[in-house]
Amino acid sequence: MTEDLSLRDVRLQKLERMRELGHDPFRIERFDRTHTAKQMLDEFEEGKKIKFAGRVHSYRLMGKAGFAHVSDGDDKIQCYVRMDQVGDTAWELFKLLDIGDHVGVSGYLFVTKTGEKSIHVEEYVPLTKSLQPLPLGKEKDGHVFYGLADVDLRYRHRHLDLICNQEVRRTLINRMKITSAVRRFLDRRGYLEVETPILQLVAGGAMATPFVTKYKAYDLDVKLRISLELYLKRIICGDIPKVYEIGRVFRNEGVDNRHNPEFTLLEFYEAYINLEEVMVIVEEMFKSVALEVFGDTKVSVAVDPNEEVADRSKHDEEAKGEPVVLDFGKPWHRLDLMSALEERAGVTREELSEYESAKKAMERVGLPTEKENNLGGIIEKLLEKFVEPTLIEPTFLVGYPIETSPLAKKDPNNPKMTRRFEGYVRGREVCNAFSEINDPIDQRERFVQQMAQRESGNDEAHPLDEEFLFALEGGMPPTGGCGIGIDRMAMMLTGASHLREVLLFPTMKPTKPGEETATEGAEA
RNA sequence: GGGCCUGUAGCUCAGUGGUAGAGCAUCGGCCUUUUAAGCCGUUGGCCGCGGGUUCGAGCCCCGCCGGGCCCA
Repeated sequence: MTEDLSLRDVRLQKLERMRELGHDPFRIERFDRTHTAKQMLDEFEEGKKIKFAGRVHSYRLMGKAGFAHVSDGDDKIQCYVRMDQVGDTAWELFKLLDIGDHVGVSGYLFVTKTGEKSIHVEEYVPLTKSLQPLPLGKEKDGHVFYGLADVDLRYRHRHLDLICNQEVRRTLINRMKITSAVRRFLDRRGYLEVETPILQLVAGGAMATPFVTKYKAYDLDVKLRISLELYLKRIICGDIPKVYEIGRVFRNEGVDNRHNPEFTLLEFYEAYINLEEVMVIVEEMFKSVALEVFGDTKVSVAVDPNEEVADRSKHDEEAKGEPVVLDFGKPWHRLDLMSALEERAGVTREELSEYESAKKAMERVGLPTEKENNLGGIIEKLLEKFVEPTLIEPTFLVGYPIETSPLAKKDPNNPKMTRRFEGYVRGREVCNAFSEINDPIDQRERFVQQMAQRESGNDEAHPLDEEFLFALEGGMPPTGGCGIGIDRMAMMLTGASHLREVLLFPTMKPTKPGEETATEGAEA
């Protein structure tokens, strides 16, 4: 932005002046710190000698002395600098300070007249000159001038968001800790973390539209993976009985408050366990992660009344718009999908046993039916509309229709249904698990049915993967598997209401065609 | 794709048809314990872009481009 140039130019001039004074901040490589800001404040000891470094958040110059608040990211502490203490050169350098610069100080702790724990600076060293103004929030007469409120700018320039907004910083740090706690949970249980190809000839394991790119060397179209499933099961076929992967998957679809085109998926597979055991693992994982990251299994979240649709008002009238406490220390609710539909969508089990009657029922409850060409699709729509929004507390919904579950074992009691569950929290899907098909004949039939759907125009139908079938034919043990959206999980555990709040760099529309990020003030 | 809201100084925002504003930030002064300090002065705008209505548009109308929320 051209408007920035003058501000930036001023700072460049200050940098030049610093160099004239014999101090080029960019030549410094290291600075020894003895304490963090938090340590100094918590374990305050008058007169204690310390060394500290951080970013300047505020700056008040008063003739021959001055104050600055310096933050190490987690906390900040006030520094008091006097000309007669630090010497003429350092004082000149201090006068060239801007908010946003990094500085190092040594000195001793003291309490100011007004009672603030501070550092009395004896040596002052500029460590970095910030050339861009920092939109730090400011408070004046009770009015808060929030530094960085523009949502778009916050996501595009996340580093500014991390510097200026403590809440954002906490949420994102917690999200990273959640990922790492998930790893520890699975590692502790003897799972092996693996890595599988991101570029795939057949993007399977889910029903979604992939991104397409090219292998130059083979002159081949390849797709970015939409799930981790098929490769992980091939590893199970290779007799590694407990595996997981945490990685990015890519779906070429819409962007909204619960979808990002690329997101972090965890999938774990374990041989010889059934669906019920997978549920317990999910419960224990959420509990363990919540305890490890937050020291508590309870999360208080505001349930947005706008999220409520249809029947939610009937079920949780009293909870509408009120904060809800989710307890991941308790077992999740278990709910049969068909029963839930009968109860909450106003349709009967019998109606949902055939395509034609299901379509009529769907019309009756007021949903458009033009695009529905199979029973499973109708069931999923009803579920989405009438059941999902009511699942606020952690709930497993069990038993999904066969048409939309091409990788899950058939339910021995009902050939139209599968051994599959999804976990929901705050009306959002957080996990999806199957008793995995290990019958290669059944699996091939399912793929063939999916190909038929693809023929009839469903681009998201599951593709047929011969290599995967070949692996199944080698013999896969009975296996339970589960996929968990780590970003969604982080939303649930941090109480965030938008997926973007738990992604460091959410996908954004470029500001100009062909431009990925704005590089303001840069001279190319 | 539809509805509602939104785009004004570096940041946060006011400004409902009549000379573009405030706070903070910037810059220049004064100030050796301040509380995002204070005082004096200063700088800074294609009011998102393009058309239209009008004597006159930041404001009204149309289109486009961003962004947000909701719905599909």
